[in-house]
Order: sequence, then C-alpha cells, then structure tokens
Amino acid sequence: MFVTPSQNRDKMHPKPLTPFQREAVEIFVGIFAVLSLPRSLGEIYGLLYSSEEPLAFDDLVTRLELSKGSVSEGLRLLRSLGAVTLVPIPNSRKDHFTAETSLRKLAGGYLRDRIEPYLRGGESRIESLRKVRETDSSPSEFQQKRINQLLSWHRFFSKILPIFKSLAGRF
Amino acid sequence: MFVTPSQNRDKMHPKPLTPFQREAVEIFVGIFAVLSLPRSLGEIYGLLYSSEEPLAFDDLVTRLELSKGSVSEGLRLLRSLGAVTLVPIPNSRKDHFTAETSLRKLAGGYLRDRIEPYLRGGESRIESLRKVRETDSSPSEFQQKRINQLLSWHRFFSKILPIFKSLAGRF
DNA sequence: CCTATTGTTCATTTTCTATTGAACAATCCG
DNA sequence: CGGATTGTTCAATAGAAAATGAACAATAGG
Repeated sequence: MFVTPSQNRDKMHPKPLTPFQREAVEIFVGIFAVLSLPRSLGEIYGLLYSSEEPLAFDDLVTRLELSKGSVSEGLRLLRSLGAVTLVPIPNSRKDHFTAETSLRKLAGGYLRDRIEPYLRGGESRIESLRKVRETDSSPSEFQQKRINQLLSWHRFFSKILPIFKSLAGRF
Repeated sequence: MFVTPSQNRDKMHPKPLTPFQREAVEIFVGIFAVLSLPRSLGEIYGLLYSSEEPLAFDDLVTRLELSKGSVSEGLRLLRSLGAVTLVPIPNSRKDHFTAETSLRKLAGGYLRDRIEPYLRGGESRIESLRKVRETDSSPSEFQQKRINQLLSWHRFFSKILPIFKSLAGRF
C-alpha cells in the first residue's frame, strides 16, 4: 500500500509544526496552565486550534511527540469539555478532530464540568455546617454569621455563572 | 513561667477543633481544591474563618498538625492574596491572624494575583503570534481569523473581570 | 549582652499528578 | 475468518508540587 507523504510520513520524520502552530501551542499551554490543566491538553488543543484541517489521532501523536496514551486521554477530556469535536472524514478509517472555537462552548464546558458540579453540592455542605452548629456545645451568633455569609456567597456564584455564560455566548 | 491552658496547651494535646471548625475546614479545603490550591491553604483559611478570635501562628501549627514551614508559607500566600490579615494583639509577641471575609477582597486578591498578570501578558503573546504569521511560508486567511479570535477573547475577559469584581464587591 | 521565643528559609522527603508504553480491544477490509 | 490498522486502558515510571523539619534569623525581655 502506498501513501502520499502529506498523508502519512515516517514516524521518525513527522511533518514538523509550523512556527505559527508552535506559537499557538505555547499560548494554549499557558492558558491551560492558568486553569491548572496539564500541558499535554494545551498542546493538543493548541495544535488543533492552529490547524485549518482536522487532524488525525496519529498526527497528534507524531507531531507533538506525545504517547498514544496521553493523546487518547487528552482527547477524551477535551471532548468531554466540548473543546474538541470528532469529525467524520470520508474514506478515512482514522478519527479526525477539530477545535471548537466558540467561547460559549469552551467556557461553558469548563464551567459545566469543573465548577457547576461543585457549586451544586454547595448547599448541602453549608447545610451540614448548620447541622453541626446545633450539636455544638454552645452555638454562637458568630457561627450563624459565617453560615449566612457562605450562603450569600453561594447565591452570588449561582447567579453570576449563568450571566457569565450568556455574555460569553456572544464570542 | 505559667500559662493558662486556653492560651498555650501542651503541643501533644492541642485544643482540638470543634465540630463546627472541622466542618468549615473541610468546606474550604474543597473550595481551595476547585481553585487547584493546596490543602494546607484551605485548612489554614478554614480554621481562621471559623474562629471568632484571631489565632496565633502556633495555634495553626498545633491544631492543624501542620509543620511550621507549611503554616509560614501558607500564611504568606494567603496574606499576599489578601485572604488573611495579621492583627496586632496587645501584650503578645506572637503574630495573630484573622480571615478576611469580604468577597471583594477574596475574589479580588485571587484574580489580581493569579489571573490578571496572565491577562496582561496576553496582548504581547497574541502580538508575537501575529509576527510569526508574517514570517510564515504562506500566511493564510485562516491564521488571521484565529488571531482575531484570540484578540476578541482577550477583550472579553478584560471587560468581564472588572464587572465581576464590582459585582463581588457587594458581598 | 545573652537567652528564650517566635517565625522564616530552603534542602530533603513525601505525596500526588501526568505521562508513558505495552498489552489489549475493536474494527475494517481483503 | 484473519491479519493489519487504529485507538483504549491501565500498571509502571517520571516528574512536579506540597509538606516537612532542621538550621537559621530576628527580636523582645531579662
């Protein structure tokens, strides 16, 4: 079987990243680092973001010099966040991927997966603090103040999140 | 030299956390974890948050069973974030600390130290992407689109951050 | 001054997280 | 089928981050 070089180079000589792509990868590695997300995720997303055409799984492995395991798990997480989409390519058996680029999807996915679940559990955690106060030797006014404050913080974030998402929706 | 038990217990038998404090510590450990901040910071802040009176450095060490090193560096970071304040206690040589509890200070400090510096560097990173595009073999329209999109994202976050802060200011 | 106490620093250790890589599953196609 | 290709899983390793603890400053009070 023969392949054209642009489709499938030797693994030892993968098509290198363009300067534009290298720079984009660095930018997204940085952005992901701010969110405390691993470097490999930034690399994968960055390369997809700076590539006009969808890339095959294998392209990511060879061009970023990452292990198949990293790419596989990285793509899984990025897809679960809605940051990367699997696109069907006619006549290709391989999976191909593109970067989602609407801020709505990106920020929305991050918030949905990393923040909202915690926020949802918030009320019950504050509730158990309230319960514990009652069993305390001497429930104080101070404790009640703290509980109320936590509740007000919770309400604040519960309100602000949808607002943020809808504003991001325009980008 | 004699001390009253409430002021300075034996290190092996520190005044234990009340149930309320234990629960508060757990809550803040969780909040800090969402922000990918280390457990010890959540413990320190949580105990201060749930303590009516300022606590001495040494109280934090013994009651949380943390090393002096952890507490020292933890307090330094929390103070730099504006989450904890050193309060002078008359007739005491020891440093005493309280938790700041206004969302304005807490969120503001976090954003100021962790997010804004990165955001400020954003323009120059995008600029260098723009420069690299020109040196590229064939600068494409696609690349220009990506650059423009990054710029628009940057503007979005630059706008939203002050808005968020001012909203948080009311809590 | 001198010494107790208090807090900091930072090299080392421990713990946690990310990454690898090899074995395995799934699937396509001859 | 059957064997080649493609992608996943997960135990093992490497690497990064947090926590420790011992040596070291700083300082207050005798």
